[in-house]
Amino acid sequence: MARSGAEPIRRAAIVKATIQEIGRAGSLDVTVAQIAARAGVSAALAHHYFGSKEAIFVAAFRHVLIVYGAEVRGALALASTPRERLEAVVRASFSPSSFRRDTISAWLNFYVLAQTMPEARRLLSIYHRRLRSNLCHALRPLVGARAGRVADGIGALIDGVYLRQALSPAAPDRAAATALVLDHVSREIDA
Amino acid sequence: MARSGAEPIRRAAIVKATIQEIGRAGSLDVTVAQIAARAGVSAALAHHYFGSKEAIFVAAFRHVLIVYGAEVRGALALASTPRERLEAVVRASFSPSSFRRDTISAWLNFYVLAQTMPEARRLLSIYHRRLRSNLCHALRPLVGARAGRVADGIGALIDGVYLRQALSPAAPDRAAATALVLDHVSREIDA
DNA sequence: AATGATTGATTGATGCGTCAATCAAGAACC
DNA sequence: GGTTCTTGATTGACGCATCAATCAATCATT
Repeated sequence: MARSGAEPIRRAAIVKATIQEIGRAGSLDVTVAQIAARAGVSAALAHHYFGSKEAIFVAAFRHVLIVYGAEVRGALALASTPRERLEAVVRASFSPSSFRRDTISAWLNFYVLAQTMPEARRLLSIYHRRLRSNLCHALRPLVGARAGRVADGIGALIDGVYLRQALSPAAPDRAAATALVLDHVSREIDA
Repeated sequence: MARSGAEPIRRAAIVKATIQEIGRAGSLDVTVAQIAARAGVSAALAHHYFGSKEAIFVAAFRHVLIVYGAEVRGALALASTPRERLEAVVRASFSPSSFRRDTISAWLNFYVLAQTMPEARRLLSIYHRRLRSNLCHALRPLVGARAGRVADGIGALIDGVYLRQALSPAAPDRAAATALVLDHVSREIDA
């Protein structure tokens, strides 16, 4: 079965399998063989398309960021007031496509990966800057010069909720997570 | 007996070396040989005392929790009002003995370990329960029934600050971290 | 036939855990 | 006070398993 144009399908399957496998294992201790098996291909093919295990991880990470970025952009497009923009960013952070068991576990492990792999760190830094920029933009009209500090608090809180969800045996509760962060936001801007 | 009483010294050295080595590597991908070398002993001796690599990790984790627990207890002993107790818990979380580069990195990696190792998960759950209990006890007189939710927010924020510090190339800034969390606390209880 | 897709087999490296052997500091005994 | 016995401390070497990466061969499509 050497269908022409299989490459993008295979790549996508391998990326998806990587996230699922990291989620299942709860760590980066997954073999290329396991990833490939879940994607329905051989380990050799994974190497053929990505070149190395590191590259597979980076591609998976990038995919998570792309999905999240799209979610944020979509939500922001519907917001008109600063307050709505704030809500949009927070809600996007806990959207069904991102706040999922395997993706949450992958996030946590990408934080670890970022400590070792410059490319992973770079990607994570980009995410941080984007988030901070989005939050600051929405916060400036509401809290003025405090925007920077408030954005840092919101960012840390979102990350913390993710971290704790990774440990919890319970299924992710989007509503509760969103409410917790939005409550914090309210208190920061209403005072 | 040869060099009577070497065991506790060796155990402590190996535990300390484990934390440092995890901090250096930024991941759990450290070999027993590396840990042992840093501790100034052979890999075989580490196995002799701990039995397995997993057990070494657990001992290191337990040590981090013990140090942190002592810090909290010490700070709480000096506090008399609920407000002071809150501050004590937060300040202890960012005390110099816990909010250090290698320990922060170890924390992050223990979160990952907890996803795989039941014993690590158990220890982390104990820490979470203790923190929540301490916070709730101090919060109840201040915010009544909201104590539980407020404690969850503070806990997530502390974890988030740790997570972000793990990624930051800058040296840990205790003052800034403490201020950020205490500011959040103020807004939660003053409203 | 040519080209891309795909894989099984292989390899080289790495690391955990084990084991037999050695070392050194006391204890027991004369 | 010296000799021998005992026992914990300590290690080097190695077996065994695992895994990333490579390669040559096969298969399907055009």
